[in-house]
Amino acid sequence: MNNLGLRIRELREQQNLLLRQVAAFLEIDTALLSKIERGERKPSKQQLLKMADFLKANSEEFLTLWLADKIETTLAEEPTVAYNAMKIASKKLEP
Amino acid sequence: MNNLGLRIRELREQQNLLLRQVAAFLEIDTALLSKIERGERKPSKQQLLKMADFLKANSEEFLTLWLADKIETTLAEEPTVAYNAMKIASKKLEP
DNA sequence: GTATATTTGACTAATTCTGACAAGTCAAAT
DNA sequence: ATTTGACTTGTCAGAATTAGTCAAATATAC
Repeated sequence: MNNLGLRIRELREQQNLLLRQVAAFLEIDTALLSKIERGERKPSKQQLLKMADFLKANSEEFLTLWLADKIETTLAEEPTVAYNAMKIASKKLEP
Repeated sequence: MNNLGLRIRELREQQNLLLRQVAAFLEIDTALLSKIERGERKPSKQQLLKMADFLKANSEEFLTLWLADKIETTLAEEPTVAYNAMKIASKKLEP
């Protein structure tokens, strides 16, 4: 449910960056970045890509976590049928 | 992407019901039901349950298809990472 | 204790979604 | 050729959801 935010925070702390520094680069409020890291807000795709760049992360990794969060949120709406719905949805995917 | 709508239309036609008849029961516009059947709009949960009732369908089946559609729509946003995102998301589910 | 970093809550702004309505197509009946 | 009935399509306003800011409250480090 917050795969992406946790990863962002991890990378930011590893590089001893402050919220304010990253937020400034993204041109958003520090509070918003804090919320993104804690999963209270979802970054836009643009923000996500800029962040990946700034944190020297793989943008595909970020996109994957971003999508995983979205799916998990969707599944959480109907936990009782989540498993079967996933089976149907995955039919259209190939590895 | 439109598992639910197709199923609704199938059931409705099997029972020789007109859009207008089902729509009247749901108290919505015929145009809206048409869109729901073609996947252009998603029914609310209330509408979904009323429809299952009216069409003598299993409401859990409807809910499953409804959720599957949502997941497919989400996956379609980022097809390239869809498979890996699914893997991450399914980690939190048990059969 | 003070300074700095982060979080929280309340609020506004932006975006997306919903449903109604009017107008449209198409086929069949007349 | 016109009408009728079933369905579809486009547009638009209001509702609802989500994004973002600001100021104040906490937490953390010095």
